[in-house]
Amino acid sequence: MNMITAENFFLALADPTRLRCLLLLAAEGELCVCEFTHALAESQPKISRHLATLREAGIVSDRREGLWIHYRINPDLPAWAREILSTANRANAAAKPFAQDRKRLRGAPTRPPVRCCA
Amino acid sequence: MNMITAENFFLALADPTRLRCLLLLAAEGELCVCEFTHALAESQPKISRHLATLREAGIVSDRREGLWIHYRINPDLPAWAREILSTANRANAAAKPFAQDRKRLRGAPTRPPVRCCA
DNA sequence: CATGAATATATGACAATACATATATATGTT
DNA sequence: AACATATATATGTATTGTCATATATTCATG
Repeated sequence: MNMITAENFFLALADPTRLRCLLLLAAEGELCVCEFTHALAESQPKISRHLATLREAGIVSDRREGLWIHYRINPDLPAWAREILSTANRANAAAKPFAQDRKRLRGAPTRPPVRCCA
Repeated sequence: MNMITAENFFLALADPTRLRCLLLLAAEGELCVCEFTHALAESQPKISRHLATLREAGIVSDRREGLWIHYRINPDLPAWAREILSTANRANAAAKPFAQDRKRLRGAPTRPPVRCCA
């Protein structure tokens, strides 16, 4: 809601789980909570907590569609912040946790079209 | 020393004091500790501690010159990380704490050439 | 159409840990 | 000795993760 500051922005990126969620979003566009839990192989409450933090910070926005809730990078995020996210994603896509996250996302139940969860 | 990871990088940026130091460095190039303390108007141990954190993370490097120690953004920092720092600096240079930091830096004792400290 | 089960997500409470700050003191250089 | 910088310790505070439970939506069934 309120203008995002550099301080708040970088504070939000300072947690491994949140960073993984954001780079996954930067790479994939839009994901629902259960896709995050599959991709990161973390507990649902943990994912939900961190997504809430990102939402409250104004960095992601959510959209309900039936049972599940899709998160994406907030379209109203200032250009510099979006730029930083995509720079970070481009440069680290092949690196340690992030590549595996995307791989697990693909390997999960039935990913692309319907039935997002198991 | 060891390759910088996205996780460690963003962890280092997550503190207001460290972020101010880094954006000041991104704007000014090289500064000694007492210049930081003037510019940020923070205690010397506080500045020193945060600069040590940044040094240990490999984000800044230091250079001794007589009594004082100059810090700059580590030239060996990966390109993506330097890019993020300058993006953050460009976009936030006019914003709340950062503009004042640069102003105080200018207003300090005798800034540019010799006698870096009071 | 009311009810209840099943699914997806959120949240409250708690314990454990990590972090930042202040004060005091140490180190190293001239 | 004087100056610039670094570090140690203690302490308060914030963040994180987990477990259990709550909310919300859909669907099936009587």
